Amino acid sequence: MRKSQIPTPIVRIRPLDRAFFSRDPRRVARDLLGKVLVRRDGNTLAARIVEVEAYLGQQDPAAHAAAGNTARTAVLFGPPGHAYVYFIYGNHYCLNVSCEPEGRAGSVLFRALEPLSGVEEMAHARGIAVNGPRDLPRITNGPGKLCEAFGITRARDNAVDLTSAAGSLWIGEDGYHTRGIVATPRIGISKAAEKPLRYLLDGNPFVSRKPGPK
DNA sequence: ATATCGATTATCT
DNA sequence: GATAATCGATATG
Repeated sequence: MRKSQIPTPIVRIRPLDRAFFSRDPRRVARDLLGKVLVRRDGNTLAARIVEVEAYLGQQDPAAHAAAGNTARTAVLFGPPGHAYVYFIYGNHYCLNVSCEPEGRAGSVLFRALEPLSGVEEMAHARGIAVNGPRDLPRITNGPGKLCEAFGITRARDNAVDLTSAAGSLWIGEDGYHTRGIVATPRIGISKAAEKPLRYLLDGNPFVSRKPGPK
């Protein structure tokens, strides 16, 4: 016997296809807002993408790809829709998805997520206590934080195909429609720091930082 | 509320 | 040898 007459909503999440990522990273970045990052292993973790940055490949001084196709950046030059995971400041991992056709090295950095399911597991992975809703954003409101919440490391996830729901980490869409998108300069870079290539959902409380004053 | 700083290592010059 | 697509802690207004 069900407790409620209201049926449990079945939210079907289907993976994005490779063509989605085989485009200019600025287009991919905007279109990724509102999509869902999914981790399936023992648990299922899911979180909505609310903030990203575009990196424009070899010609973008702020991009890792500016150093060329090296052991570190090879995934960026490979086929679209794959995870580029790098380690930074001796402490944190960050997640990108490769964009554009093979040979071009554009990518999108994941900067903040809104947790949808597996909140307990994410908070545990982060080593933080969640009491009220006030604490939720701190689980995934930064590129290093979201990787920690999802257990993303270079050893485990670099180069994996993010278009395959058969894998443990992938990107899907659930029919969610975004309202407003804001563009600002990218965070934490010293080169090409003025370009407005950071995109976020307007007013979303799960972003890493509110947009600057005008 | 904003500012500054230390941690800690892969990668590049 | 210097730097880095960060974070959390501490200090101060």
